[in-house]
Amino acid sequence: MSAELDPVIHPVHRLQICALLANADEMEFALLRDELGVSDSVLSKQLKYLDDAGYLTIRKVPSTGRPRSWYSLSKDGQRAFQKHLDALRVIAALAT
Amino acid sequence: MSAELDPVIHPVHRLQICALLANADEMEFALLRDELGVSDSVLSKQLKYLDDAGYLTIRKVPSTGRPRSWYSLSKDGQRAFQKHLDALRVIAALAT
DNA sequence: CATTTAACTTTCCACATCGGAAAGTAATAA
DNA sequence: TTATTACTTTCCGATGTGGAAAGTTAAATG
Repeated sequence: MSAELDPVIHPVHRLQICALLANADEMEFALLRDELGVSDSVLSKQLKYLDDAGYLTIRKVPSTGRPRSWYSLSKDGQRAFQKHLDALRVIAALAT
Repeated sequence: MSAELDPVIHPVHRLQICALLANADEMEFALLRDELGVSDSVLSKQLKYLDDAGYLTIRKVPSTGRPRSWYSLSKDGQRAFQKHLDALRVIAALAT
């Protein structure tokens, strides 16, 4: 029935990250962290999880101190997220 | 942003159970188990989790051997599931 | 070159959850 | 009393969780 729900995306924080990035193109660490309301370490770990799956593109921009990272969904990430949404729609019988 | 995703409902198997019950009114154990493709013990535990949250109504019907249980969403369960779907729609910007 | 600062990242920890196998329980029938 | 059916609970190892604290890294500054 739902072999399609993506376990990389489904957990709440990662779903939120993907949703934010899908709507925003690019976001930086601090904003993501504040939107999710989690600690640095938690966000970092979830971003790594998504990145390891190949779902992120990270652009580093020079800044005061260490460069800042801007996060966005990679092509794969976008595809996976759309597929996940499709699966949610099927499962939940959500109207498209 | 999404204080609304219900942790009782969100995990995949429980989401599937709720979705099935929301569409079917009433289902029995064996069918739920087969639809989810999980073992008896897994289904039993997830049903208990939902029941403990007050999200289920269980109707026992006499049958060969032990009575069979028919599972459905309680009023609370229906409300919670709808709220969860609303939250998903917001998060994912799913069209309603 | 050493130090500071900013921006993460990793480690550590204790705890929650996961799924499946196996064992247990309950209700009825034979 | 035993068998059958329908779950339920226990056991298990594996995985995931979040947050605090410690570590790393890149660039700027003294």
